[in-house]
Amino acid sequence: MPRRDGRIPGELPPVPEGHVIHRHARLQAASLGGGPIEVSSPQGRFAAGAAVIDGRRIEAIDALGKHLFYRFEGDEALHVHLGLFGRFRTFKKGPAELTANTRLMLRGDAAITLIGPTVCELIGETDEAKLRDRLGPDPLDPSADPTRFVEALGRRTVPIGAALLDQSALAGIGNVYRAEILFRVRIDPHRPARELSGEERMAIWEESVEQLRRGERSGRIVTVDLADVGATRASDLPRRERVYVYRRAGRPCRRCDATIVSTRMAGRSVFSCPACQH
DNA sequence: GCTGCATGATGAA
DNA sequence: TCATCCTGCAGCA
Repeated sequence: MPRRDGRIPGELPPVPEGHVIHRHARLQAASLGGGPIEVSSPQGRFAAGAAVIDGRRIEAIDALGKHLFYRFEGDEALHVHLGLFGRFRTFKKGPAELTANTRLMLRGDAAITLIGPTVCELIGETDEAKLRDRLGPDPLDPSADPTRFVEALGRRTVPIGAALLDQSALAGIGNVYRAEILFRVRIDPHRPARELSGEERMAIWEESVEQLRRGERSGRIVTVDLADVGATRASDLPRRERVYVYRRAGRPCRRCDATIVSTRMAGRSVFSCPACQH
């Protein structure tokens, strides 16, 4: 039976990589509506900021990489970054469920609560500009310039797997997509970034665009070609079956049967198929 | 009830 | 490379 937050027991929560952030921007704008927004911080940690924007309208909600910017009238912007644990919940009707950890509540047509974010702050124009400057192109931004990404990789000696998690090279990719994208383009995560050919770098960009768009539409990370796994709908697959390599170490590759390996890169696990990716 | 781990990112050493 | 912050879950006693 689904739990009160709508998740299925045993399933991991939605991963806050870039696709989820863009999806939040789109869906929250629709569910909050265009009226005045009640803003509060039940937990108290954002009380001062909430008081500033309480009662104002939201003009737009923008996402860039894993960052969200709520543009309130009067030139105030609320900046949220979910980090590893942050979660939003939306309550379409009835009162929002508040806990001792609810950092932020926004109430318009619907109520939205935020728990556990790394960042929840008001941000000024200058600081926002600085932040945007240090982010690389976002595959979900239609105006993004892929040559910035291609050129950035040419300057990096670190493994391509590490470079993909560097938000100043490419904004919005997290640990799941890094493993999956590199598998799909058949590139070993351990290869130095600058040794990749221009075609290989561009292939990574294009694969990122395709996979993040797919994730933004569905709200879940599904990177397998359904034909590869004998499914007709992604929703038929348990979460771990929706990907090729992420957290599948020790299991057979779904394309070639070699054993998926896991290695540590900058303190985090990377998964790859030693046969498909080289 | 505790411990460790996870999708992230920063700042110190 | 490590400690740190934020939360919730699985696994174990």
